[in-house]
Amino acid sequence: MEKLGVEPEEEGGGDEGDTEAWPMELADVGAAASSQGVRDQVLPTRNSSSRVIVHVDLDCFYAQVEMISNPELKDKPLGVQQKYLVVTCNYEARKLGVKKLMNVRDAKEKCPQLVLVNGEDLTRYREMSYKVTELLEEFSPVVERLGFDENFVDLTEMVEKRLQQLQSDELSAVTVSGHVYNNQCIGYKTAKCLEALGINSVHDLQTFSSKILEKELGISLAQRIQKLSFGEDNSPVIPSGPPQSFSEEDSFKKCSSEVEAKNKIEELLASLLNRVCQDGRKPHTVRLIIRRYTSEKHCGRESRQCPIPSHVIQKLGTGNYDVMTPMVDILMKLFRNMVNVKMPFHLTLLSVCFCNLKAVNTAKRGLIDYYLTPSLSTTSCSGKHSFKMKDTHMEDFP
DNA sequence: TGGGGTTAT
DNA sequence: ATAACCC
Repeated sequence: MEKLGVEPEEEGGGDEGDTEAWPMELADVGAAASSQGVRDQVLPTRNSSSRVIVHVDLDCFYAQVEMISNPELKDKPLGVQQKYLVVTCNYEARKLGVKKLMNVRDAKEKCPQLVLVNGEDLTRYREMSYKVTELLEEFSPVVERLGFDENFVDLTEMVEKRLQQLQSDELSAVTVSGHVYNNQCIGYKTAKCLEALGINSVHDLQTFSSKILEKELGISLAQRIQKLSFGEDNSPVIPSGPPQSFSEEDSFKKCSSEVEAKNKIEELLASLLNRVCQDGRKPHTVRLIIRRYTSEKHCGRESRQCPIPSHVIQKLGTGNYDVMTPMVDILMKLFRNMVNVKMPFHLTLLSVCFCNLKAVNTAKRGLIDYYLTPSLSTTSCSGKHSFKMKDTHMEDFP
C-alpha cells in the first residue's frame, strides 16, 4: 500500500477554514500507534478480482484517544474502564497480561500498576472516530464504517487513475498484491448452528454440502458464509454517511422505582439533545429500551417506540429546555407501557434512542410549517453545524 | 461483560 | 418490536 500512498499517517492535508487542528491530532494517532509498534491495520481486503479495497482497523482505539488527551499516560499500562470491565487497554498493559473485556478485578490482579480511565462517556471517542472517517473520505467518498474504529475504503477509482498516469515501463514494475482477509464468521448463533452440523473450521465449511447448508441456514446466509470461507467477499463498500440513529445507554445494578428511572432517562436525554442539536437533522422517532434483571437470558432487551409529535420536533435543536419536558413525558409513557410500575420491578439498563432522522431543509416541510415557524430560520446552536434556512423557492415544496 | 452501531424479519 | 450481526 505504500506505493499507493494511502496511509493516514502520511496525510498532512491542509484543512483550510477549520480552526481545529485535526490533521495534527491525526498525526498523533499515527504517532501513538507507531510508538506502540503499530498493530493498526491498513490492509487491502475484501479482495475480489479487480477491486482495491482497504481495511483500516485501529487497535485499542479508546486507549489511544486517552493517551493523546493525556500524554503522561503514554508510557504507562493503561486500561479504559466501563463499569466493572476493562474494555480495552494499551500495549504496555497487554504486555503485562491485561486483555480486552477483562474484569477490573482480574486486570488489577494481573497488573497492579494498571492505570484506569473511565470510558463510559463516548463523546470524545465518537468525535475522533468521525475525524478518522472524514480523513479517509478525502481519498474516496466510498468509506464504510464498522463500529468506531474500523473503516473500509474503496480505492478502485483512485488506483485506476494512478495506473493510467504511469508510463508503460513503470507500469510493468507495478505489482498489486492483495492480502485476502480471511473473514472468520465470530456470529454467535450461526457458530452454534455450524457446530451442530459438525462444522468447526474454515476448511469444514469450504467442503460442506452447499445444499444442506442452505437448508439449515437459509440460502442467503449459507451462500454468503461459504464464499467467505474461501476468502471471497464481493459485497460493495457502502458509504456510511451520517449516523442513522443516536443513542445513549446506561447500565446499573438496580433500578426499581419510577422516580429513579425518570432521573436516569433525563440524564440520557440531555446528552442526546446536545448531539441532535449538533447534527442538524431531526429525529422523527424516539425509542426507550430496557433490560430487566433475570438470572440469565443473553439478549433480553425490550423496547417501545413512538413518533415524535411535530411540535416537539420543531423545538429540537433550538438548544432549549422546552423540549425536555415533553420528551420526558413521552418517554415515561413508553416506560409505563413496558413496566407495570404498580408491581415491583428490577431493571439493569436504560437506553434512549433517536432515529428516523430527516434533513430539515430538503424534507417535505409544507408551506404552512414554513410560514408558521419563523423561529426555525433564526435557530442557533453552539456547533458549527447549526442549521440556517436556505433561500427557498416554490419548487422546493410539493 | 460495555456502550455503542447496522440490517433483516 | 425484536433478533441477529458488528465493533
